[in-house]
Amino acid sequence: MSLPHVLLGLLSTAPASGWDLKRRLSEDPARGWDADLSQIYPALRRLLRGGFVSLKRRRSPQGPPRREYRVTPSGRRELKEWLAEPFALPRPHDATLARLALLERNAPPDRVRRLQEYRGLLADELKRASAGSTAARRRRRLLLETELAWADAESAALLAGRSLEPAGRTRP
Amino acid sequence: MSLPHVLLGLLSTAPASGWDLKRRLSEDPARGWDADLSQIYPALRRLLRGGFVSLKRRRSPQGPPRREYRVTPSGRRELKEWLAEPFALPRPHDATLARLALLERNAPPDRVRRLQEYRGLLADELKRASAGSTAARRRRRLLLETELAWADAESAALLAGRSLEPAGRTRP
DNA sequence: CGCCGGTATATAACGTCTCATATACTCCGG
DNA sequence: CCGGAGTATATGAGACGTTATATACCGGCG
Repeated sequence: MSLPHVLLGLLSTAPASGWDLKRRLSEDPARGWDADLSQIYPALRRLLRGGFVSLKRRRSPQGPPRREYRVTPSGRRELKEWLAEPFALPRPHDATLARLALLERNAPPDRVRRLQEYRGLLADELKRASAGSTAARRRRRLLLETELAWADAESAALLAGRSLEPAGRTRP
Repeated sequence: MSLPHVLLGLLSTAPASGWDLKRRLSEDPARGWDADLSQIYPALRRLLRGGFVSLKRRRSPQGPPRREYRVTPSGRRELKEWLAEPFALPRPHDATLARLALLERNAPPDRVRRLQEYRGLLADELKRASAGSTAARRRRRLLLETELAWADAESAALLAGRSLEPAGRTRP
C-alpha cells in the first residue's frame, strides 16, 4: 500500500506524468522506493478514480500526448496522514543478500570471488550515489561505504585464512 | 521468485516444517529474507509438486502433526543453480525510508522528532542483532550502527540550525 | 471444566509486483 | 523511405505478498 503514497509525495513537489515519476524514482534510489511503469500507470488511475489527483492532457514535443497528474486537496490530506503514521523497519527482502548468506557454506576461494562480485556492484552504486545533499542521500552513501568496507574486511579475512570473531578473542 | 529458493537453502541445512522455517527466517533478519506462514505453506507445496522437496508426516509433542520437508537431489541442483546466478542490487522498497525522505520538507523540530523515532527502531534492532558470527550478521550490525550514527548526525545538525554539506564548503 | 497460550497447518480475498508485449509519435541517420 | 532510439501510454498473465480467518492438539491455570 505504499506506491500510491510515494507517487502522491512526488506529485506534491510538482505535477508530472507517469513517465516523469518513473524517471525520478529510478534516478534516486535514496528515495527508498522504485516501481515499474506497468505498476505506476494503474496506480495513477486508482489515485485519479479516488480523487487524490487530477489529470491534464498535454501535447508532447516528442511522442504521444502526456497525461499530467497533480495532487488535489484530498490527495494532500491523504499524503499527510500517511506521513504521520508510525515508522517500522521493513521486512528483509533481498535475494542477493540471501544468496550471499547461503554461500557462506562454500569454500573460501568461491566466497572471496562472490564477495568481490558484490563489492563491484556496491562500488558502481556508490559512484552513482555520489551527488546530492539530502539526508536520505547522505544515508545511502554512508551505508554503501560501510558495506564496501565490510566486503573488503570479509575478503581479507578469508584470504588470510582466519575468521572474523569479535575483536580480542583468542582461543588456545 | 526467491522464497522457494530461500526455503530450499534453509532445508538444505536440516529438514524442517513450515513453522520451523518461519521461525528461522524471523529470528535472523541478516538472512535477507522473511515471509509470512501463509506464503510459506503454498510455497512448500509447490516445491513438493515440483519434486524439489519430499515430505514426511510426524506426530508432534504439542499440536497437530508436523509436515517435515527435506531437499531432494533435484532440489539441491536447483538451489545450486540459483546460488550461481549473478548478483544484482535490490530495487529500493522501504516505506519508512520513503516517508523519512519526504519528511525532509518539514520544519526542523518535526524532522528531529521523526528521526529520533526512527533511531529508536534502529537501536532496538541493533540489540536484537548483537549476537552471531556469520558474515551476514556482521554486515547487518555494521549497517545498523552506521544508520544510527547517521540519524544522530542529522539530528545534531538540525538542532544546531545548520545543514550538513560535504565538509569544507562555505559560501559568502 | 473451560479458557488461554503455544504449536502447527491451511485458505480466501485482495492488493502488489514482475515480465512480456503492444501501440504511437518524433527525430535522426543511412 | 526505412529502421532505430527516445518519449510516452497501456494491458495481461501469473507470481508474490499481506491480512484476516479457521481449525486442531496439548498443557496449565483458575
